[in-house]
Amino acid sequence: MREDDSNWFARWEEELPSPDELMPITQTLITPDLALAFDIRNSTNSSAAAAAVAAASNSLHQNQPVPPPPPPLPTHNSSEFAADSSAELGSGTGGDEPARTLKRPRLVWTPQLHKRFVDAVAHLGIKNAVPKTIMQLMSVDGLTRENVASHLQKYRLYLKRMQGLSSGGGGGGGGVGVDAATDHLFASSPVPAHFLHPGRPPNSDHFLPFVPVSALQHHHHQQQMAVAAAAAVAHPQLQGQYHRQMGHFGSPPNGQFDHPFLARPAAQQQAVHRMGPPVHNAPVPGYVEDLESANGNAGRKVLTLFPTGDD
DNA sequence: CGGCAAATAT
DNA sequence: TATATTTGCC
Repeated sequence: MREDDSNWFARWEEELPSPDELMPITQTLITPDLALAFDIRNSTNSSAAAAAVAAASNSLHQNQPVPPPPPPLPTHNSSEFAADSSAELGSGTGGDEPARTLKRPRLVWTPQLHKRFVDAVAHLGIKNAVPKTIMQLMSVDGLTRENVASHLQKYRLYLKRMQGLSSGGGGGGGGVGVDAATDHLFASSPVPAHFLHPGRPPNSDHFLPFVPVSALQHHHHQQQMAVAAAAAVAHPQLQGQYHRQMGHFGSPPNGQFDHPFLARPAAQQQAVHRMGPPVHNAPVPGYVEDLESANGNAGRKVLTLFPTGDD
């Protein structure tokens, strides 16, 4: 019995399709042209773009020019981030400026993404943890205030829920016992202690492991995806992981996560900013998270997130 | 802009 | 169906 159990898993891994197997498939399904135009989002394909982006950004390194680290806690940060350097791509097929009236696909909050979110909130502090600030701090391309806002809402509920349970005590002791379906996503990311009680700051307002990275990769719009798609093709191994992020992440109570992919929708807008004053070309460094062992994470290396974006 | 409730998609 | 995410309103 035990042998079977142990073997089934081992076999499972071996039974997995080899990169070569998947590669052709991707090529067949996602052609360069398609990748360029890729706004394809029927249901489970948007992940392709996401994974692709992740893969592409995967090439980021750990630079540390000690740039503008974590913002102290300004009354209102007017730090407008804009990584807009290269303007158009002007690649052959011209006339591509989507993202204008297109609707974005559902944003998939992956553990990594959420981690970033939590980190941002932690750095900002509950008081400054407002959607806009968080969004800016996250510097995630494609992320909108609405996305953060809605997620923040849920996040708060999750925290509140946790507080209620923590008081009751029930069973077992350890601190981790709340695993509601919704909690799973949140549970994947460590929650700063002081988050639960705003009236008791430990000592520092922030202690985030934020790792500012040089803006080494600032793709833009569809070009971004093109690169991403290419990366995806180059890394078929990832394909096996991103092909299903619609429902939820399959992670055991204390297993490990493996879905460092963010759903990257089409570009948003780069020409006109609503209230954004002349954004300076500040190569705002994106923040990458390091390998962190969340509760339950054991020796599982997480992929780094990626780039920053502009607004 | 920020928060909350409802609607919708998966 | 339930959950996640989006959208609208205040």
